[in-house]
Amino acid sequence: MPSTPRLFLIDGNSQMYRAYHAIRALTGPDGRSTNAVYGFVTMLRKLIAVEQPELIAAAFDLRGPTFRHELADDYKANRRPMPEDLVEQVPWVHEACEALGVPIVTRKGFEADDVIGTIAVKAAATGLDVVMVTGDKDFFQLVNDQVTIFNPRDDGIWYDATGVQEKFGVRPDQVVDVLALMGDASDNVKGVPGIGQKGARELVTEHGSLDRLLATAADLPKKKYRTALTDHADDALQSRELVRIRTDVPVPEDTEEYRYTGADCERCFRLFSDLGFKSLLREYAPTVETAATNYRLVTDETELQALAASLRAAARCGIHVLTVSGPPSADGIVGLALSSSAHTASYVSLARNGLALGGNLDSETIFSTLGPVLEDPQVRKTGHNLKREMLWLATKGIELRGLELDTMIASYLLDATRVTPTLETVALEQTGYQAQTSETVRGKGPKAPDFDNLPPEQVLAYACERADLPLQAAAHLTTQLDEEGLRNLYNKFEHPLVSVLAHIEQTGVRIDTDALAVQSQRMDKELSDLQTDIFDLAGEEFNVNSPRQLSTILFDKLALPVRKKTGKTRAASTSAAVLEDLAERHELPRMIVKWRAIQKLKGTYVDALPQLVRPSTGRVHTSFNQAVAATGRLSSSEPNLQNIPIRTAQGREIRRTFIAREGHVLISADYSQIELRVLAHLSADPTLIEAFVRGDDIHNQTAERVFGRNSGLEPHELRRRAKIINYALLYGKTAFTLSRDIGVPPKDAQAFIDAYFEGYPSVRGFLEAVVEQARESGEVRTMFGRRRLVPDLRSRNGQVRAAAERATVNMPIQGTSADILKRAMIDLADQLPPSAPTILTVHDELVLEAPADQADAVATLVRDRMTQAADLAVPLTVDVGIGPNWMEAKG
DNA sequence: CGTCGGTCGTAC
DNA sequence: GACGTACGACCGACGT
Repeated sequence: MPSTPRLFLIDGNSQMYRAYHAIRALTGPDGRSTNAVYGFVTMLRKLIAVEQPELIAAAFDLRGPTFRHELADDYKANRRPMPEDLVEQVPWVHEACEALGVPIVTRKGFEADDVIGTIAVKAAATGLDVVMVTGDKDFFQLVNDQVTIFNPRDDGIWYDATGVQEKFGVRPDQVVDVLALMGDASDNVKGVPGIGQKGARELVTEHGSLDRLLATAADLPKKKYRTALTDHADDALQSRELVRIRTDVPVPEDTEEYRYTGADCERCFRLFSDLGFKSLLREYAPTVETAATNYRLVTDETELQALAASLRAAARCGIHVLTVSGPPSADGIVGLALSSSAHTASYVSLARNGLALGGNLDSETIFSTLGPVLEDPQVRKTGHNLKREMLWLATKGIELRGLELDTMIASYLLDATRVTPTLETVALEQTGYQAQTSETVRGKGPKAPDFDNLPPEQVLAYACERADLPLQAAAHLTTQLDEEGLRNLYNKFEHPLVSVLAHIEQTGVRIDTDALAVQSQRMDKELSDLQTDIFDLAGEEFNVNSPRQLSTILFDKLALPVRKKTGKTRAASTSAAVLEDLAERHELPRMIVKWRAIQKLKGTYVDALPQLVRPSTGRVHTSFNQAVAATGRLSSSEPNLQNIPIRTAQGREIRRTFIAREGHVLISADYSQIELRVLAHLSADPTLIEAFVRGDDIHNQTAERVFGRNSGLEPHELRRRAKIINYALLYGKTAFTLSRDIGVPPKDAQAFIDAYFEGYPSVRGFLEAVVEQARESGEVRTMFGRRRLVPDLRSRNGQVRAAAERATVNMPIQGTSADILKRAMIDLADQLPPSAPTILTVHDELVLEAPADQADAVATLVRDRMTQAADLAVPLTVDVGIGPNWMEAKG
């Protein structure tokens, strides 16, 4: 059933105003306002996507007087002028409209309403259905069988003639009469005094029209209306001409001019980049294929050998290993994509699973031909996340050598504030091309086929792009690293670290799964006993793991006092601190704390770790992520081995299950107070430096300076508090939280902070200088040049700004410490015997696994490399321990 | 049934 | 409102 073609006529001005007010302040890269453009574009895109119009146009007002000003010289006289930051956006809204494929119509001397009215009437006469897109009630007058209104607010509201009757109370042909009587204050349309919307509607409904009403005005029963209408008949008639939308404006006759033929992607791309609409950008970016690519499937051995030869000749290549999802496995490799020049790439598909594939190349042939090239350091490799490629190739016994540039790492160094950049992001930013996503190739959801279930032809372009685009992006990234002073950091730290981390991950760590199973069973018993007691105390059964249900029990049923609200939802907090606090009033909170502790250890570690043992190695292989933490620290995931418990006895039992292989031991080496030493160095505080040079206990030193010699506190408690204060400063802690942590009034806490800065006079100046310098430059750097962008230091929001200041003072300290450990890891990788690899890194600690008889020598080497990793004004000291498991190695 | 925000808790 | 950097388990609301 072919429906009548529809012409959508957009009331540009009203929609622009609405967008301006509906969208919070937004600014583009150059600081100009963009909220109205963004809102307008969003509305228009949604309209086009949902309604799929055959014909579409937008009408806008022009500046300057219209015929209405001739009818009434005070028309719109008291309307406030358009806000300056909206005026600026008008040309951009026009440009966006046209770029999106929506022609603009304006007529001098007329308003957008009249243009729309005229086109609507003409188009309806030619048999089209017309939809006026507006939120303005004046348009009700134009509605009929063929002309409707769509108000795009919320999910959109449609009005036909019946809708108008319901909404406005009269038929569309009576709307002008009602408007004429009631007037319009915002446009300075007088109307008739004393008659509002309700009165106007009643009068017009009763008398049928304004003309008939005026004819019988003298006989009206209500005196108010009778005098108003007889005195102001002329006003009513003039008002009607002002509110009547004209339908005789000179506009193009041919509606074909409004046929929608899609957006001008190039124009949208340029516009949206200028405006900084990043989320919209990718839809309009060209794909690399539009620039003509030569992506080829390698189908026989001759071509394979030709490929190997061409890679050698080029001495460089972009590489991507196409794989199934999940951890690296020898049979999970689906194909290899290699590119030695821009827009050119070859894809080699591995014959697997008996699937009929293009070509008959088996894995052995492929890797015996390409393996030597991949392992040849003379052929320089570029890719996005090269560690990943290394780990997958390693499953085939191939050691990827000659790494040139990792686009993920390079891009992240340029802006470490954001999430790990994907290839799609880097490609778009650096080359302007929109890369295919795994989702577009495979679909999404649990039923989406993995790459090994798709024919090579379907993955060819995807895989080739992922070799080609990094190679293209690399040239741009290299330039930017130079420009931003990040080249040395990349070359000397991050780049060599890629293969160091690959080897650490590949080695993995041995876990005593039997011991964990025993712990799990014991915990089950403890939990079930606890649960019995908890239900008993609560008087009912509930899900102890649900903060919400727990909150009902504690604060409603048991009527315990609410001590704290949660951040986002303002719900009553059930955090450990709150429960500890409530423990003196009721037994239940303490049991919940116990329950949570066991549940946490069991769920996060004891039960999770054995599931992550890789069957092929019998070990756990975490991922160390180089492009996650904004300060330059590494992060660890699947599993996170950087938050294995250590504080509680039960937690330490989990560390005990990290064991060395037969005949080996674990060596743990950790920097002693590295962040405070970095602070001493960076601040050049003489007192702090002297304390470290003398080898004093820094926490006792601080205790003395902050609390004096006669505070009357236990030495142990004194040191504990001083330690909190020492670290508090690194995190920008306030007196409020410090007071809570050490259990003193906020005033005292503030006094301690003041005393701290008195005791270490250069520290305050250093911290202030860091923030000041960062505010000026927009970035903060570590000792080795790693940077973090901190735009929020200039935020008008005090809270946002304060958070940015804390992050700013923390970054050079945390980041420099991270740099130092990275340097030690890189140095060590060259000097450690292959029999004694590093297996873990935890911010200030390295864990190695060494043959028992080499342990002492390795420990000495590690200590040496770690202490020599940076030249600071204070010594770096390293605590080294050796043991059969991680817990005992930490001594 | 999957996604996602919120809360909580572990590490340095 | 109030401590920087992470990861992840679990709940529960929400959408398909």
